[in-house]
Amino acid sequence: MMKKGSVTIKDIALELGISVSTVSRALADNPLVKPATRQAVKELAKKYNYRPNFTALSLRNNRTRTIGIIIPQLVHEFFSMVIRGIEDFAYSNGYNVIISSTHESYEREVIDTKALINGRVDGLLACVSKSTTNYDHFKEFAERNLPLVFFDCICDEIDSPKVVLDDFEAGYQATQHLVETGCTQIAYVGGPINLQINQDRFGGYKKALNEAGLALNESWIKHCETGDYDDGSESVRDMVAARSIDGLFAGTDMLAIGAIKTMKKAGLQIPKDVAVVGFSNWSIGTIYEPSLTTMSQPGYEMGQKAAELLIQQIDNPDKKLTDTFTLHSELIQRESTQR
Amino acid sequence: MMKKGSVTIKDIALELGISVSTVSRALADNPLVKPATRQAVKELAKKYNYRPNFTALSLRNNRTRTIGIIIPQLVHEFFSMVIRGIEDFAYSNGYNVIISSTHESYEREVIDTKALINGRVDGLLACVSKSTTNYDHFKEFAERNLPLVFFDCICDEIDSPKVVLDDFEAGYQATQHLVETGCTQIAYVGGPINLQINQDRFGGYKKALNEAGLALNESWIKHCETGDYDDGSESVRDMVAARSIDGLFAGTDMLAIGAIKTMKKAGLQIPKDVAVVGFSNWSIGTIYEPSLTTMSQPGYEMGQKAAELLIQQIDNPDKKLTDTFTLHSELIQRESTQR
DNA sequence: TTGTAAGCGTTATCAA
DNA sequence: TTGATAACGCTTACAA
Repeated sequence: MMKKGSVTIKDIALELGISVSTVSRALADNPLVKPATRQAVKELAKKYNYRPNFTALSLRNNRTRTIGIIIPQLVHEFFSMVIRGIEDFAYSNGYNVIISSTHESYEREVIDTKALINGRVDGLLACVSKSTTNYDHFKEFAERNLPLVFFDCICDEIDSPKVVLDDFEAGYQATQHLVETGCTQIAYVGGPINLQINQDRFGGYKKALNEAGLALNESWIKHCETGDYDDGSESVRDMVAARSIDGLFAGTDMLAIGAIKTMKKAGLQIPKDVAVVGFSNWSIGTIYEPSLTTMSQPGYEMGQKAAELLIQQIDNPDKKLTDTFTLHSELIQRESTQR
Repeated sequence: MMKKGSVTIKDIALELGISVSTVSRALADNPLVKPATRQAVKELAKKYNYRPNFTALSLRNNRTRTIGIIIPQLVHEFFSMVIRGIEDFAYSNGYNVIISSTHESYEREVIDTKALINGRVDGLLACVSKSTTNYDHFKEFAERNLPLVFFDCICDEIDSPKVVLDDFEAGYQATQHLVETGCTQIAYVGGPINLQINQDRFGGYKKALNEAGLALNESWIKHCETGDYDDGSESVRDMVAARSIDGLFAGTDMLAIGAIKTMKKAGLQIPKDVAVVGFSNWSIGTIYEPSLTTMSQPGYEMGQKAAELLIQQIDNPDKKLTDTFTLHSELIQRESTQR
């Protein structure tokens, strides 16, 4: 039983001895209603704290004014900024938001996505999880002409608008910064290479090495499964033992910090012996010692843009958008590359 | 426009030349339906990927099978675990979840709460924000007999079930551990003292000092506005300058780490000169150097219990629950108190 | 075994 | 200026 105490327009109509349509019109400030009637209705509505039933409204209007978000993680500063950007844009355009966190699980992603196919939301913003390789659930969404926009980790197989970071450029900039810092033996440690974002960051790294005339050394390249702290500290063990590198580009800040911990333990000094650049500009990077040079990720802007594209599509279903919007990253210099 | 491509039972009925009620019954596996009919319906439903309209179902059943969560922050390891606990319990009981993050803003909390009063959710789980002092929005919720359960930061004025941590006990344990470590001049740095949780942690601190026969020194006590890193580093400046303390109980891990940074900068060694205990067991506490002794916060359990109480109330609206469930914290010893 | 019709709460169309 | 009615998609008495 949902709401015992809830008042409907029927109740108000009954008490006032008028019809529900008049009540409805009065509440909508329809100029046709007699001022006295309108006032009486509004007073009673206020007295009873009347609120229009959301479900009935949705059914009537065939729209929920709600957008869904499928996102792999919540405790993640970048995603959190994306969510804020989405929320701010959505709220100021009269939309609500439902967030589903998939915890990077494909199964959860499928369940959550399908749970939103049934008219619960007017459209969907999605960032695919690390473990996703099959996109049928998103295709089903798109096939029903439900507006869908991807952000960050996108699905290329589906023809919908996308908002991404130029990860290639960012990877290139990060590595180039290490080159400029004087590094000549630069390692790469990144997240799951099945993700396009990681392929791009890695691609930028290779391009920068290439341009600088530096050789690519396979033993200095690690693609980790998660991109977290433990992966980071594990990934550089061999390189550290071999004392072979003098620079490191890490695909996430947590990888960077994990790696730094291992290097510090082995007696290496950061940035003197090894300069390190992370990725994402997490706040821990300002707190950690040494503070971490990193690439910014404009999450708020990404969220705003994605929400804008989605709401555009919802409000204008005929004009199909399929563009990809690209945002850019900036280098944030801190101690870990200050020589 | 919500879903152009969406199929309704009407469409199926039309195509099969039968009535909607038969379709509805067939899909519900009603044994009255002739097997052949049932099969035909199911096949067509499958072919068209039919999904029952969520909104229509909600309106019909007067329940949404959705519970709302009002939570101050998302990027917060404790809250994130709470959410997981809630989600797991809710999902396995056939409920969905809507999360509203208030970003510790009272205004946002009011808006978000009121947006859920209108039949969008069958019940609400709430943790009040730091800036909230007026509880009318929650009262309105409760007055409509909408099930409501508070967790962590609760509202005493409202007669609904609550799930809390024994913050008093935890503050006591943390401080006692410092006493046992040999500290005699123990400072307290905590979050906003208008919150009950902080009053309790502070209360536990005072009790432990008292029992140990240690004096309370007003200049060693700071109630911060936010409880974040910057507050932490600011809060201990005077004490550090005076070289007056040898122990610190911080009400959050971020406060602890901010304080440690200031102390380290001033040349103090942790834990040798000052032993530090934090609160919440955030993962940064394992990464930071020195690793941080802290009090655990069983967020997952809290979320599960809160969801359980809420769903109990939803399924059984007559039996009013008003109990408070108390969970307990445990000391996690790490380097910052290892002498 | 199936169909008709009412109802969930709301708004819009038509009549009065 | 107001009221009766249909409709959104679904389920369920009640009838047939």
